[in-house]
Amino acid sequence: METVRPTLPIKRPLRRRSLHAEAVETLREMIIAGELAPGVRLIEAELCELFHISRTPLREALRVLEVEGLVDFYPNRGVVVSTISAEEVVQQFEVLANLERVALELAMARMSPADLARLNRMHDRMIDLYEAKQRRECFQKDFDIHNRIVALSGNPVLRDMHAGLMTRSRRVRYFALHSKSRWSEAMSEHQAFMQAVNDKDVQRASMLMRDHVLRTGFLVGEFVSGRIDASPDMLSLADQDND
Amino acid sequence: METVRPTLPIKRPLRRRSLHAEAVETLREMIIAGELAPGVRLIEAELCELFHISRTPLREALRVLEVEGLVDFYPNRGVVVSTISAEEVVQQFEVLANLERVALELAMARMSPADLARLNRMHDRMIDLYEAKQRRECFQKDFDIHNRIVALSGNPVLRDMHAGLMTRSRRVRYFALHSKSRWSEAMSEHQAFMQAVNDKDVQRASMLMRDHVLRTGFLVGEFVSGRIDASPDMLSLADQDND
DNA sequence: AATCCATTGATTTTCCACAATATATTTTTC
DNA sequence: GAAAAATATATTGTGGAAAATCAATGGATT
Repeated sequence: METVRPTLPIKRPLRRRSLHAEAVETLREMIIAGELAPGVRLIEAELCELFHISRTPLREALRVLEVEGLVDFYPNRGVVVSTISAEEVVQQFEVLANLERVALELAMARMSPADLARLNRMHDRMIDLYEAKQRRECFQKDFDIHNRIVALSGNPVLRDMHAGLMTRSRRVRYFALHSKSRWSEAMSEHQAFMQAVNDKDVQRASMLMRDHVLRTGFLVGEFVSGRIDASPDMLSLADQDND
Repeated sequence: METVRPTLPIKRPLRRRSLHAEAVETLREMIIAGELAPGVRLIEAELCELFHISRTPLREALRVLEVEGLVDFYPNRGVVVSTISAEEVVQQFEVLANLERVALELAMARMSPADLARLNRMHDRMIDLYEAKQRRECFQKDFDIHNRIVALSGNPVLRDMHAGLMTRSRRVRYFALHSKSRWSEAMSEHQAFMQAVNDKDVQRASMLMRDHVLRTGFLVGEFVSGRIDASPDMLSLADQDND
């Protein structure tokens, strides 16, 4: 008989997700990447044209992004990509810093020795990348380590909350704190809290983590408010070779 | 030479809100109050009929509630009021507890003597209500105190995040922890951290706050998971006179 | 009896066209 | 030149219709 046995009714729909979900994802990426800059008006008809969808799913998508804080609705006047004030950046990072502090506390109480070993490997790899001046990869590894620690907290609610805040702040994050001096400083801070983690000093590790993120937030805030402009030692992720 | 004019000036907020915003608010209240119980299917046509609005704004409202975690979409099958597992309740309260812990730390660093005096008055008032056995008013004051502390943190991002989590957990909150013994225990915990606040002992106060909320969460979780059923000393807010 | 399969029915999801409303811009009028 | 009116642009809301999807049904087959 036939060898084809549809024992697993895997659904393979032509359209993986709903149109609105795709629109949300695409728009979110465009906003985070800066392709849609803060303040840019999003005109319904244009976006419908762009995505080849009608107004109903587009409108749902925009409402989702509104709740996520990426766009603002001005009643009867339209929707624009939300702008972030320096004040709000600092507030976001203050929360972010404390979420990661708590995440590290929980992670240290809950993670297995294998988890810790893996975290150390990630850290060592990041330091290697730093010393090899692989900026982009090092930046990505830094990002991964923070997310990993949040995941190790074992609390999905905390993880989602952290991810949401990261999404909102990632836009401005790229612009700032890429000076050579800050980069080196950040590496030292990572070294410090990883030392405390391995020493099982929860108090110290969580405080170092909080202050590390707070300092990042302070600098991003300064940058956004214009008190820091492109200094001579400012780095760019864009002008680097990719390999 | 055109003058620089704000392209999107702030308009009077007194204007009638959009239909979708009203639907969001009404549905949210209905869900939190338990009028729409977890698991209940929300049928588009029925809700359109109920609110006398068309599908477009209703759909936007449901998407907002989805992001807020109050309803779940089942693709092509409909939307239901989200259910909360005991596990998720515990996770929510773990985050809630730590948010309030951080809020108290920040509040103690930032609030004025007048703020502290007012907080003490709120606390004293709550104790009075407890001793007068005014359960509902005491419960409300407890709620107010927690929110007040979060507001005193001076961080709107933290406040919004806390408010969002409270919305999601308020549904189950009403069901649980109304035993007389827990009520008395909670009052003691409030006494304890307020003492630490007045002693300017940030470390102790924030820990007591965290543990207070954690304990509440633990009990709510036990209740939701069915390990606690209506015990003899269980109180009800419903069977109390309103005045 | 159990499994498969096509049909059916209900509901969601999407598209579309139109009306109503509000705001921005331009033109007219004084 | 300034105020008022007219026009244009875009949002907001409505509701009918089509397409898509899944659950349920019931008959046919094994």
